[in-house]
Amino acid sequence: MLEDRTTASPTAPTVPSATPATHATPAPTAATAPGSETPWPTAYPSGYAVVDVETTGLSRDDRIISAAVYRLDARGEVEDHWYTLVNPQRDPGPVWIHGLTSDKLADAPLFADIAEEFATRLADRVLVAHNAVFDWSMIAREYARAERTAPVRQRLCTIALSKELGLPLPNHKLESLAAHFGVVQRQAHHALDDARVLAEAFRPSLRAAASDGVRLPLLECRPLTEWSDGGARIGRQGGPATGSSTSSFSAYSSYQSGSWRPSRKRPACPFPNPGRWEDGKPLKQGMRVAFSGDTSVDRELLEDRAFEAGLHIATSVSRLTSLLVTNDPDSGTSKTTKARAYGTPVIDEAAFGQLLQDVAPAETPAGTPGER
DNA sequence: GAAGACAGGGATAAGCGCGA
DNA sequence: TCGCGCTTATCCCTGTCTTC
Repeated sequence: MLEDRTTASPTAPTVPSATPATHATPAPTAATAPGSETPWPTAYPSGYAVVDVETTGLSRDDRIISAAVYRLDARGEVEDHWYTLVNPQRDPGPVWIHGLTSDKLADAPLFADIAEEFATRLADRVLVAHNAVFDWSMIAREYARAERTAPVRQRLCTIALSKELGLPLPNHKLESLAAHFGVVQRQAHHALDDARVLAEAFRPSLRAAASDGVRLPLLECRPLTEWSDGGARIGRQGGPATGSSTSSFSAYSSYQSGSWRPSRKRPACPFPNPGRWEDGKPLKQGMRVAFSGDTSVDRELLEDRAFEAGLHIATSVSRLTSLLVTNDPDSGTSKTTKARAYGTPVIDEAAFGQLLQDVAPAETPAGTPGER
């Protein structure tokens, strides 16, 4: 259904009028898949689900009101697409943006009603979205409300991919990415058209990445239930092996139970800094850990887990920083740049998660077991 | 217009070493 | 002990960027 940007587009998709009914349309089969002669990295995913959702707002308690999915094969060719409205059971939010009024959504299915079909569209594919952390968060929360789990294990943000490719964009808005690849937006902020535009822009991006040998910025997606339970799980296991039950730790642990919490200050780490982390060795309590860039687990929860394990959360990198955690060490952020300058060890989120499971106790002076 | 996340930069505080 | 200078961490504000 996607137009080939190299040709006229008499078959360009018609953005459907808002209708409560969901629909799925198989894509025409390409006689010769363009780019099929290109050697393809074997490590690349076998399929993608390009997703766009419209929501009642941007907050954690906002709801999805429409969703669209373009399923693509390994090389970015469209297999089919799907679109649905969703009744959010509340006011639709910024109608002047998405145009979906309460009347239009009144007869739409609830998210729980479309969760199964949505899951079918997402299953066993990498979720692709523009500013993917936003779409993924919304989707994950909807599934959590429906007491289900979204069948998504990895996501790919097209903003991150365009940065990896070094595309000469004036900014990283979807419209700029579309314009770069000559993709015409017909109805911005309509989930189906935005997903179509993104799918069209993603295909050449994917091919460019494949031909240039660029790694794809894939991030792990964890169900909301795991996000909520993770920090507490570490605490229940005893977390820091010794001396971890300081008053601040206890107060903090009890405070952080539950799924979503407001932002707040974290108590100071009670352990001295044992120095830098060394490859092949465990983390030690008191190590100063800094984070940079997007993470698959909610950043605050990731920091909570580190704190509960007895690590110090640093907001910047210095010579004393024990470790920098980032999924994109080549991102060029101030933290990664400083870490490189200081020779600070850098690991990715997955490796950090492994290390968190076995944090060595702090080396406290004799007779002063980590109490404050 | 609002929300959220991130980064950068300036101001400030704290820690440390050194010398008087 | 005190003052000084340096380094580092932290806080706060601002700007950027995305989304709706």
